[in-house]
Amino acid sequence: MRGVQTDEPVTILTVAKEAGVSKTTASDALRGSGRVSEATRAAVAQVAERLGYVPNGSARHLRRASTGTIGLHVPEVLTRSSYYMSFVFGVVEQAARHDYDVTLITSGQRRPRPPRVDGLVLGDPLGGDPVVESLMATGLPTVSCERFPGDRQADGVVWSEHAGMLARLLGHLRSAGAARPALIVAGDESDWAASLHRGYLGWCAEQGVAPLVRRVSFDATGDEVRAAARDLLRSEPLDALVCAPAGAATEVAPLLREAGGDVLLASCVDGAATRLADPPITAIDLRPREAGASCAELLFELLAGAAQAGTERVHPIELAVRASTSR
Amino acid sequence: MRGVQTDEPVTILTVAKEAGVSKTTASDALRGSGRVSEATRAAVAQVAERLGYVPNGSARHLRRASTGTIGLHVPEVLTRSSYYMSFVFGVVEQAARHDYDVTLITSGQRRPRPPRVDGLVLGDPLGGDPVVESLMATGLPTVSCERFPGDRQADGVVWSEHAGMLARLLGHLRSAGAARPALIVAGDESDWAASLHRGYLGWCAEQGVAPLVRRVSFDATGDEVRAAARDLLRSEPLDALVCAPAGAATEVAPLLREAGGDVLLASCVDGAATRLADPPITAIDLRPREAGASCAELLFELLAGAAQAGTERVHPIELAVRASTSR
DNA sequence: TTCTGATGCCGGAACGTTCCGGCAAAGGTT
DNA sequence: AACCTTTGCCGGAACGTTCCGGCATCAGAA
Repeated sequence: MRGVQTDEPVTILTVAKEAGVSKTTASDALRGSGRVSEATRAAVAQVAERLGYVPNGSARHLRRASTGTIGLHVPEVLTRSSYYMSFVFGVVEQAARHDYDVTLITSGQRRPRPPRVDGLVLGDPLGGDPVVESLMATGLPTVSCERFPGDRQADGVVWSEHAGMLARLLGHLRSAGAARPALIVAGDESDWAASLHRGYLGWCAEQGVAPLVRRVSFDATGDEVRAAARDLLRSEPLDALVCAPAGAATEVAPLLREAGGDVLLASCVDGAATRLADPPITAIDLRPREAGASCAELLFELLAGAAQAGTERVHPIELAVRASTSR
Repeated sequence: MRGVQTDEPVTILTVAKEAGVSKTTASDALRGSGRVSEATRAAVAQVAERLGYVPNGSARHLRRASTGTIGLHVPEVLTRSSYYMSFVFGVVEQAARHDYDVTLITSGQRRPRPPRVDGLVLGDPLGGDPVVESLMATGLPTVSCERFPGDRQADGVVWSEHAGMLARLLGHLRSAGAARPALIVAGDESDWAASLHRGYLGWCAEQGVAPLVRRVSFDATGDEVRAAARDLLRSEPLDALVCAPAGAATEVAPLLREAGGDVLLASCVDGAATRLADPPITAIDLRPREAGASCAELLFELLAGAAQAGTERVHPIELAVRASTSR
C-alpha cells in the first residue's frame, strides 16, 4: 500500500496531526531520537507508513547543514569500464545502506561550482587530472581507492597489495615452469600501475631474473597490447606473460596461441572475460564492487567521526589460478 | 582567488550586507530575477565572487520544492559497460550544463524510499527488472533511452532507427557479395535487441533471403557468442555475420579468421574495440555519449514544461564502414 | 496639479525538518 | 510534605533561499 494520494504533500506536520502528537515528537519517533515512548513511536510509524510519508531531504539537510549525498569520481577510461562500473555499483549500494545518494563527477565536466556533497570517493585517481586536483582541494572528506600519485593523499585511502599479489603470481608462474615471466604494464600516472611495475622489478631482483617489461598507456587498446606482446615474442623466448592493463590478457591470448610455444598467460585484472575465456585465464581479482563498498564505508566513518584523516585500509585481493598458467 | 575563509558560512545575507542591499535584492541580482538595476547586479556579483559565495542547494531546493538532481538508472550488464559508461558520462555532462547533479540508481539496490530526484533517465530499460518498474511507478518525469519493452512508456523516449540502420548494413553486406548474412542477437527483454531482430527478419523477407539467426542472452559472454558463431559455421556456409551484442564481434573475429572462408563481419555496437581491431570492424555507432546527453536534455525540457509527456526523439546513429566488410 | 505606470528596491513569510530547552507528571527518597 | 530525578512530551527558533506583494521615487500624460 502506497498511501493515500492527495495534492497536499505529506509532511511531518501531517503525520503529527494525524498521530495526535507534536511535530517534534513525530520527528523524534520516526528517527529514533529524543525521548519518545515505544507506544508513541509505533503509533507514529504506523501513521507515517499509511500516509506514505517521505522526509523532505532538502529540509532535512538544510537543517543539518548536510547534503545526504557523496560524490564519486571515476576516470573516463573505457578499457576499464567493466572495473569502474563494478566499483561504482559497489559505492552506490553501500551508500544506499547509509541512506546516502551518489552523484557522479566526471573529468569532462566544466562547472563553476563545487559539488554539493558531504564527501568524495575518488576511484583510481590518475595523476595530472585537473578535476581530481580540484576535488582534493575542496577540503571535503575524501577517500581514494589506491593512492594518489604524489605526496598529497586523500583523508582515507583504501589500497591493495598489488606488488605482493603480483609476486605471488610470478612465483606461481615460476613454479609452473616459467623461467622469465614478462610484464606488460602502464605508466606511473596510476599508483596501481606504478606499484605493479615496482613489484615486478623487485621480484626480478630478488629472484635474479632479468626484467622483461613493455610499457603501454593506462587506457591501452587491444592493438597496443598486442603490439607489445608481439615485440616480446620477437625479442626473447617468451615462456610467460603477465598483462596488467584491464582487458589486455584476453586481447593477446589468441596471439600467443598462434605463436605456439606454450606461453603461460595471466592478468592483473580479473573479470568475466578472463573467467570465461578458453582456457580460463589466471588473474588477480581486484574485487571492484567490494572495493567500492569499502571506500564508501570508510568515507561514512570519516563523516561520522568514527575514523580519522590519514586512515588507510587494505582491501584484500585474490589470485584466481586457472588453466592459462598450467602446462 | 577563492574568497576570504571564515568560520561563518557565506550566505546570501552575508553578501547582501556587504553589498549594502537587501537579501532579496542580493538573491535576485545573482539569479537574474526580480527587478534589479545593472549596476546593483554587478556590485552584488562582485561581492559574491570575492566572498566565495556558493548558494546552499538544500535551502534553494527546499524553497523551490525541487532537488536539483536527476536519477539515472542503467542495467548492471558488464559486457555493455563501455556503452553504459559513455552514456552515463553524456548524461552527467548535460546535467551539469543545467546545474543538475546526477544520482545513480542500480537494480541491485534495496532501499526503502523513492529516489530524491526531480526526474529520471532510464538507460536501456530491460523488461522484467522490478527496480525499473518501480521507478516508472513513481510518477516522476521519466525519459528512457529506447522504448520500454511492453505497452507502458516513459514520458519521453529517445530512440534510434536500429532496424533501418541494420537494413542498411545488410544491404552493404549484400553489395559486398554476401548472399546470406547471419545475425547473432539477444532476446526480446531489450527493445533494442527486439527491433534488430525484427528488422533482420523484415529485410530477409523483403530480399527473399532465408533468415540465419542465433539468439544469445543480452549479457552474452565471449564464449556464448563464439559458440553461436561456431554453430553457424557448422550448419551453413557462412559468408557474412552481424553480431548484435556489444563486444561480440571482436570475440568472434579470431574464430572467423581461423575458419577461413573470408566471412564478412560487422557489429551492431561500435566502440574502441571495433574501431581499433585488425582489421577494423564495420559497426553501427550508437553514439552513447550523445544519446545520454539527448535523454538528459529531453528530461530537462519535460521538467521545464518545454516538452510534453509522450514526446519521442530520434537519436541519429551511424554506420561506420570499415575493412571487415570488404573483400 | 493630479494621476498613472514603470523601475527598483524592500521585509515578511514560506518551504519542512531538526535542535534546544522548558515543563508537567509520576515515582522515589528524605 | 517537600525535594529530586526520570520520563515523555511540547513550542519556538533555526537552517538559507525564494516568492510575494508593498512602497517610494521618478517620469510622462492628461
